[in-house]
Amino acid sequence: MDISWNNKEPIYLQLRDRLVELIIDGVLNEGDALPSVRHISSEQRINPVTVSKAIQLLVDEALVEKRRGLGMFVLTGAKEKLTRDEKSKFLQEEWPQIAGKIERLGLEIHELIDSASDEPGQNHGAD
Amino acid sequence: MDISWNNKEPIYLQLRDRLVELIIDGVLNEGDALPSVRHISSEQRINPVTVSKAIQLLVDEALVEKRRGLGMFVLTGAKEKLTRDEKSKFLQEEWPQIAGKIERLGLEIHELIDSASDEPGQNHGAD
Amino acid sequence: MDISWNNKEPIYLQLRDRLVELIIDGVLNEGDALPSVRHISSEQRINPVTVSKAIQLLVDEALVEKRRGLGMFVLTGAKEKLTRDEKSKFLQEEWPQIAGKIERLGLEIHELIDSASDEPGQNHGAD
Amino acid sequence: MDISWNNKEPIYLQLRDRLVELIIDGVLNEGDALPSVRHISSEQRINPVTVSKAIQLLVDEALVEKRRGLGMFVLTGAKEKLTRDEKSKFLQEEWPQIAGKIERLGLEIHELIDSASDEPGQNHGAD
DNA sequence: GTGGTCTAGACCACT
DNA sequence: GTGGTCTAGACCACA
Repeated sequence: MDISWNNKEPIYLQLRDRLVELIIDGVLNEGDALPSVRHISSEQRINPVTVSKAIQLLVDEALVEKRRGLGMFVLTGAKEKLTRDEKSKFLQEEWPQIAGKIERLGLEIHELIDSASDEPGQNHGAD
Repeated sequence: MDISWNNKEPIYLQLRDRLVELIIDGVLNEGDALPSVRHISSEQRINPVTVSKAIQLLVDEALVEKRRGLGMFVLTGAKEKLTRDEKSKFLQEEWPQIAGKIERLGLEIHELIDSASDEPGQNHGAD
Repeated sequence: MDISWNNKEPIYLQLRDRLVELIIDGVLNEGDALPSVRHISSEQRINPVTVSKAIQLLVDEALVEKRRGLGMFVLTGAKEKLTRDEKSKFLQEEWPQIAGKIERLGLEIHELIDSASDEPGQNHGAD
Repeated sequence: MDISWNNKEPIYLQLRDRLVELIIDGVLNEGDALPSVRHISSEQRINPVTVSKAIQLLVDEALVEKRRGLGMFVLTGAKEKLTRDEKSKFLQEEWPQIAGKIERLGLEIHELIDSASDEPGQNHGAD
């Protein structure tokens, strides 16, 4: 998990999204322990409070649970729940605006496909 | 230009985007005067300073020029510049991440098309 | 008199400076008539009021006089007065700041001389 | 940093210039945090918004970066960039006009030197 | 009429 | 603690 942050979105939200991706992609499987706050904090050089805030979001979404003294664990069903929720959230909230923008700019499908295939694997971060 | 604002993004950025759309769509042609700060301010019920901030962004992007004592005017070439820049910016910065998300969520093209066609015409604003 | 205006300084001040230069350089001699407000206005495509404002400054400085029905005329002694006044004004108000800036930037005399000799004759206007 | 302001130029531009001088003079080194907006604001008795405006200019010039929640920091290379840019900007834009004026007024070098040495050390501000 | 600057004060999000 | 946004209202310079 190598991350560079953009300055537009709060770090804790960006981190939350990264963790979600790890779950969806199966890097973090259900039942696995999340890296500790301290670990993420030092590895990413961000404030522990910020890390906690991100993880707390996952707890609130019932994707992760705290086991006292052991750490945070991915809940059973998290992956399925995630793909379902993220999917409908994306289709309802984000995609309509994106589609509108694509239309306004007069972008053709082949342009989108070409551009997407240029994508160098994981394209995280960078403003 | 009837606008409702969302609470996530600063008003002046949203307003900047609206003005850009007006130029791209040809409502504001090159050489035209922008509506005056005071006019937009009273029409949209937002502070003049906020309006100025939005317009200043367009000046910084070399899309609009100030003629002292007269107002702000759309520069020649603004429309072309805009469609070109916004297009490449979208393809390079935004689309790769969107494409990645679509892939990760396992979304099919027909789902996207269906969702996009639900879009109620102009979908501006609303928090 | 071919002029392009910058946006930092008011046009009427820039125009006043141009007229002063014309007098110092002897293009406008003492006793000569200034171009009419209407003439300058149409030639430079600026508002007549703006032109009047510039000329009024010259009147206030006792460099120019109005002869009713005839126009504005350069007064006797204007050139001498100008070189004297502009000189001391420059030395007292402008030069100290310029000298300070030159020092701070660590500019050498030969750099200044080289740059100045590049100057393409009259370097008016352009922001 | 004790400052008195002149009334001709906007405060935020004057403040921007002060900060630039602090960087060039090495008072603010690369990597250092700028004094906080609130700090400058209360110390100089000017509105926080005005201070932000000045600092934002430095951000736009890529001299300073924001670290969210932490403050504004001088970027690596800022000092070099500054001396280079300010120097060439001065030589290309300002000096030619100044040189022209010196020539037109028939000023001698010794007059300039005498006048400059009258300058009372730091000649900031004062209307 | 036009835009620009500044203030005072409130509120918000982030670390 | 940090910066950012917004408002309301005043004042100024310019054309």
